[in-house]
Parts: sequence; C-alpha cells; structure tokens
Amino acid sequence: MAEERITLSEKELNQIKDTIPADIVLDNVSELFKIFGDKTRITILFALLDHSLCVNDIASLLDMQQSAISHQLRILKQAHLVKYKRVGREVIYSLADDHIKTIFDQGLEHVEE
Amino acid sequence: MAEERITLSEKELNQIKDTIPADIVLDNVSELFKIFGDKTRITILFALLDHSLCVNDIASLLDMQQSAISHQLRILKQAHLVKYKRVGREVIYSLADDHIKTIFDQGLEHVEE
DNA sequence: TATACATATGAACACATGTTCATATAAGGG
DNA sequence: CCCTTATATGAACATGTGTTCATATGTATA
Repeated sequence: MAEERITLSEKELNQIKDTIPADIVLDNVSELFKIFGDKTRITILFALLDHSLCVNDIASLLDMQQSAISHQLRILKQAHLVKYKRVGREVIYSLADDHIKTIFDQGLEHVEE
Repeated sequence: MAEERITLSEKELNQIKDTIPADIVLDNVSELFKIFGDKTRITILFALLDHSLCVNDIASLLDMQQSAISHQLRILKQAHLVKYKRVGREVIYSLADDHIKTIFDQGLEHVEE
C-alpha cells in the first residue's frame, strides 16, 4: 500500500508560509489584540462605545482607582484606540476608531457560543 | 453663569453602567482577545486559516521548537479555537471557528491605518 | 496666590506568561 | 519487542504586566 504522505515538503511549507502575513503585521495585530486582552481596558472601551467620559467617571464606573484608569488610558492612547480633549480640569476620553465596535461584536459572537 | 456640569450624576453613571456587558462576558471576551494577543498563537491561527497542519509542520513554519508549539496549541485547544484529530503518529490541527477570520480581518484593517 | 480638584506618572511589587529543557506518552516499522 | 518518530507535559526560568502608593502637574476658584 502506498504510504500516505502527511508531513509537508519544503516546497509546500514555503507556499503556506507565503499565505501568512508579514512579520511586522503579525507584530502589530498581536499587539492590538493584546490591548483588548485585558478586562480593565476592554471594559473602558465598552463604556466609551456610546459615551465620552472623563477619567473620574470611568474610575467610578469600573469601581477602580483613578491611577489605575489613567495608566490604562495611556496605553489605549498610545495604541490610537482612544482620543481625548481637555475641558477645564477634566480630560474627556472617547473612541478613536470605528473598527473597535466591529471587532468587539465578533468577539462577543464567539464567546456566546 | 450657570455651572456646566461635566462629571456625571450617579443616576447617569448607572445608566451607562447598564450598557456595559455583564462581568462574566467581559471576562470571556478579554480572555479570548488575550489569546489572540500573542504573536506565536496568532501566527499559528493565520497558518491554519487555509490549511490543516500537524505539529511539526507548524513548528517548521514558525521556526520554533516543537515543545513551544505544543504548549500554545494546548491553549488554543482549551479556548476552542482549534480542533485536532490523530492520524497515525501525527496530530492534525485545524481551525474550530469561523469567527476567527472575521475578527482577524478587522484587526488587520485597524492595523493597516 | 493659596487651595482644592482632576489627571498623570514613576517606582515598587505581586503575579502572569512564554520559552526551554528534560522527559513522558503514543504510535508505527523493523 | 525494540527503536524511531511525533506529540504532550511538568518544572524552571526570565520577562512582561497591572495595580497601588506617593507625588507631580495642570486647572479653576476663593
């Protein structure tokens, strides 16, 4: 009986390799998801889906210290996921990107299975 | 001049709180994204988008040790992101879910801005 | 300008995470 | 049966991460 070849040849491996996104893209995508992969941050983003909020209100909503929220907002800022404007003493944060909702919806769908 | 109220009242905060998904959902969604938030894992998933692959071939593709790949596959298994079947000595892994591609596409879109 | 309020930030700490190494388990071939 | 190949797994280790605490910065108001 002819042996069934399971392990791929080098040529086949190279063809598959070509279908995988470039290294830099993999870095950026995993970096993006890493940011979503924290409960505090994703809760902040969900809260901002429909409302612009100042830091203290976010801290109240999540029942967390203002400092912890500030640290996380800095991370979200650096990833261009939120934007902000100063209004008097307060700083109002809002979402920077429309993809976020779509990504979350897909995540929710997967989770709800 | 009437003071402009910026900070939200407790009532308003509660209304916003109601729009945020339940705690358990936030746990699950952040857990899901946390899994995507690792370059090795997301590369494995990209490779599996179009092909079923055995462990060694995945290790070759990523140029990583078999052990590291096995550990990551276990995590992907536990999250129901991949499924597997044993074929002789080999174990063939494939994607378990169709949402994955959609989520990745959105992630790529965000990154490519 | 002194004080209070809102936010940001650095250091420290505890905890989580990913890889490696060694080895166990599983299966097929001689 | 023994040997080789394929995969899984536990322990150890180094590194990364999120929160807290203390404090700095920025802004308004008395």
